[in-house]
Amino acid sequence: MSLRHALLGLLMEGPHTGYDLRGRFEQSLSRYAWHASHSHIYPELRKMTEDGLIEIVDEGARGSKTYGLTEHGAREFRDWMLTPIKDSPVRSEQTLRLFMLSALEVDEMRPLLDDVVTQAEAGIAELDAAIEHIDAATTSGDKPPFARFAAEFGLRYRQLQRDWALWAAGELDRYPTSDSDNPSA
Amino acid sequence: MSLRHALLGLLMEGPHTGYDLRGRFEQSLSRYAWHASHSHIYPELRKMTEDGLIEIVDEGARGSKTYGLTEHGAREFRDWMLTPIKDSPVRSEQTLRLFMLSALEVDEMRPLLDDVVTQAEAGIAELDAAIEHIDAATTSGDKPPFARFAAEFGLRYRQLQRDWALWAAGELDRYPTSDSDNPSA
DNA sequence: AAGCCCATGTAACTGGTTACATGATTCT
DNA sequence: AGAATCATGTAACCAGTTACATGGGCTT
Repeated sequence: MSLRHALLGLLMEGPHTGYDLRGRFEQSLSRYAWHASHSHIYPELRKMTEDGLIEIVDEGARGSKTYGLTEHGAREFRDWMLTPIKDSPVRSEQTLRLFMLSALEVDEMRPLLDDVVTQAEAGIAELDAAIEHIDAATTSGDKPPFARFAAEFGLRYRQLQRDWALWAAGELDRYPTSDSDNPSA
Repeated sequence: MSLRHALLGLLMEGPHTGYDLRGRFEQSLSRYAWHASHSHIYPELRKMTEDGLIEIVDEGARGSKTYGLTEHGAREFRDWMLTPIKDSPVRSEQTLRLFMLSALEVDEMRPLLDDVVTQAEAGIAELDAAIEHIDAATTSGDKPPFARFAAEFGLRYRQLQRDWALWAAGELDRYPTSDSDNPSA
């Protein structure tokens, strides 16, 4: 039921349209925390309305519907957040591949590790820009800038990917490659 | 089709029983890369056999079946590994919660961050022990110790969780809590 | 008026979970 | 004999994807 709780969480800060919520997923949630597509979000919003967790507070142009939390929904969200979970199952195809590296020949691993570094660095650049933007818009107020928290997590994760791949590539260098005893250059 | 490829990857190092494969998931894959339970693994192995990706190479005690890769399966695995993916969707309930922190009151966040630190530190201790074990068993041979690669990734991920939570808690300290203007101590 | 983005939805399918079910072997 | 672990499976259900489908409103 994580999609449901993710939607409740987004609505905690105020009413949003379905389209809006979908955008939130695309921008940040889908990348690091929880992926969802519109064809899953819209039906879920309908079910949540039926279950009394949210309600339509406005209907705008182009058939847009603005959803807001009901009291029940807000309570459900807080209950979920405050209930500890042991170890939640993770699914990341990228990480799975890293774990499966050993099934390749040593020579084939290097380009894959290089790809990880390249992609991670692109992500780092993107997040650096985002963080700069957030920091510039932040006036020292009474609430912390939470978008900054998520961005920081994303940044550190990308750095981890990069650093791990560089470390792994370094480890590979300590072992002979298939043509190291027959250097052609 | 990631479960399928995860199973192929595990079988790349040699034949295994279903029970054995399931154990591999429980130990490491499920925690950091890809979760799967036995009730999903067994039917998938049957389908993969039907599709000619793997085959039963032995049947042992207690009805156990040992599966091995076919040539087709090995090719399929390599194709999958060597085909680049752009950004694969991620799903982690734990990370989702971190992203949803802002929907709580500042005072409620701190215990959650403390939990993250505690759990991450338990994971670090576990992985430290695992790595020591791997290193002790490693004789400088011709192939790198790949279990070490996965363990290193897990370790760094746990450290990231801990460090981020500590950083976030520090950020919270810079903002007034609901009773900071009325200190009871 | 053409093209783009806004905005929502459905249908058929595949992926994955939870609970149920069974029996063999080993250890104490 | 009883408990734990090995070992595999099925059935009903829920979660999520892919492809299809539609139309309103805004900009040039």
